[in-house]
Amino acid sequence: MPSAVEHPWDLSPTEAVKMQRELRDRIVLQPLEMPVRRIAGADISFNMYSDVFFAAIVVLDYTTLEVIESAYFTETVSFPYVPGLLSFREIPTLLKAWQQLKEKPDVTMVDGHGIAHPRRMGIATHFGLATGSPTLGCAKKILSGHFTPPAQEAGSTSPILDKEEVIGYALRSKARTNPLFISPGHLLDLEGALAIARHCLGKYKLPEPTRLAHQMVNAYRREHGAND
DNA sequence: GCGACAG
DNA sequence: ATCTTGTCGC
Repeated sequence: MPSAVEHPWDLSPTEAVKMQRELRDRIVLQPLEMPVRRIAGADISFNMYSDVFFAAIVVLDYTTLEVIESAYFTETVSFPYVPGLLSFREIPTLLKAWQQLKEKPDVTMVDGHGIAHPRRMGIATHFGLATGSPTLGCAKKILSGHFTPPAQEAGSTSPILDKEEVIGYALRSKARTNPLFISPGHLLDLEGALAIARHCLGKYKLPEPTRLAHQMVNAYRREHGAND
């Protein structure tokens, strides 16, 4: 098992940017070695204007895309939302849910970007480094880089470019919907991330891991901290 | 200097 | 991110 990177999380935004520059050198982008048996979806939910977070990690069978197990955790967070520093706000809670899983997944799809980030340190990449496991990012909006809209047909893609470098793909998961933005996080490469995202598409716009994690974390929030 | 800006 | 049913359009 690859080494998980350990570091303090109680940082100021300025210190967080410095930390990202240090962590960047530890990113490993390579083809997945082993075939995927289980894939997880990771997501955070909270009530508007509240700092009480709810995290969920949902593990699915890669072949059937059916839920095998899920873990949850809730706590109050203090790091502010700053575009580019999302991982410092959401990962601590996600890690506490992750620790409760009986069996870790082979790869995890995180809500947000992987290397399609100004410093290549999106939440999916950071989560991969923190757990020492393969990850990819699936975001609904672009954060950095440029792309030309994919063709209208479902399954079409176009590269997300930062200068000359390809940092991810815009994927039209369904016809007549805005594209999703897929990028590798850690211990995975560009093509592998795209192949996995496509494999996980079902009847909806969002890939099953992300869609189910979002649905289940919202159910968890509503039956627990109903209010704040 | 100005606009953009994941969740 | 979150509040929310039906409704208009491709």
